[in-house]
Amino acid sequence: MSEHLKLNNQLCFRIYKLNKSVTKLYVPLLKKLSLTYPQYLVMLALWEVNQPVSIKKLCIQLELDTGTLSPLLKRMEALAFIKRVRSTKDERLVLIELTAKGKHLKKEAELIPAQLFCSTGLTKEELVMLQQSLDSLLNNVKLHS
Amino acid sequence: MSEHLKLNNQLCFRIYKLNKSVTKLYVPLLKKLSLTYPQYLVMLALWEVNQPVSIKKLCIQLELDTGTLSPLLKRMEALAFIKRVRSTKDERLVLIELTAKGKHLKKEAELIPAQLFCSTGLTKEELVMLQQSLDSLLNNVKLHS
DNA sequence: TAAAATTATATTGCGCACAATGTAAATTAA
DNA sequence: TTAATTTACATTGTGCGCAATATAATTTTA
Repeated sequence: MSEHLKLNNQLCFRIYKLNKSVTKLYVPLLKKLSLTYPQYLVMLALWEVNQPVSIKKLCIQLELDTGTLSPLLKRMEALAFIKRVRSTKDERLVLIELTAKGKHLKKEAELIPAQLFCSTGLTKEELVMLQQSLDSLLNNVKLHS
Repeated sequence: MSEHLKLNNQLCFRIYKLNKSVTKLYVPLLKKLSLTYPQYLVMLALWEVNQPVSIKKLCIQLELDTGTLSPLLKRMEALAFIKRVRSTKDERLVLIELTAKGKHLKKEAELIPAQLFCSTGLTKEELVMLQQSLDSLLNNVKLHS
């Protein structure tokens, strides 16, 4: 059998497994915050901008489409982490803003990145280099899609 | 705002985006074979062993659980790529085997890896090094989970 | 300004992905 | 050998992730 189709030679399979494994590291930590992993990504985006953002902008930043984010944000609103407010300037826009509860959650989340970094077993230099490799690969992949 | 919680500093977010982007490269290629991406992984596993395999072994190799694989394999059987056969030696086991249609599909799939490699923009040496980096990271992550 | 095109969001449908639960067969222990 | 445990698989329920479609608001064009 040629090497090309062997499962363990596929870069995609490594990335696929790595993504699942890394996500699983987050689950027990995020459970304490009552967040799922994609919801955590939304919270990171919101904490960072610190002002209302349209769903459209979140879609772009998170590289998710409205079919994913729209129901996800509804669940997050039901959990009272965010509010969904129709923009008055442009009635097409729904602006997402943090509630007080959502803002307070940031304190607890600040413990997470260090724990994750530890689990990678990487040095800071190795982490930076890997980030660059992945960025470069991501750019190439997007060029071809 | 501290750097630690910024979305674009998260290794996990890069891996998350990369996984989605790489998967999307496969979709148009796999559509010609009437396969989804996880179904393609199953086919890779089956082509490689070239004999009936239990669902349990597929679960281990693909790092998926029965809740994912069981319905996925049913869909693949409905597409006539595989057959599900109850083992006579151990009646708990369901063995998955390729149909003639499933075996023939390998020919068409052999064109895929080279196309994907091209889309990565990597040299063979870079690919090997990245695979090693990801394997190492995956091992570390698994140690901590 | 009225019609056409675009934009932002929501919804539907399908396929993962996984935790939790159920069940039948096989193994182990008593 | 019967009872308890383990193993393999299936099912249920929930949450993504995305293609396809629908709708209302805005912008562009004629």
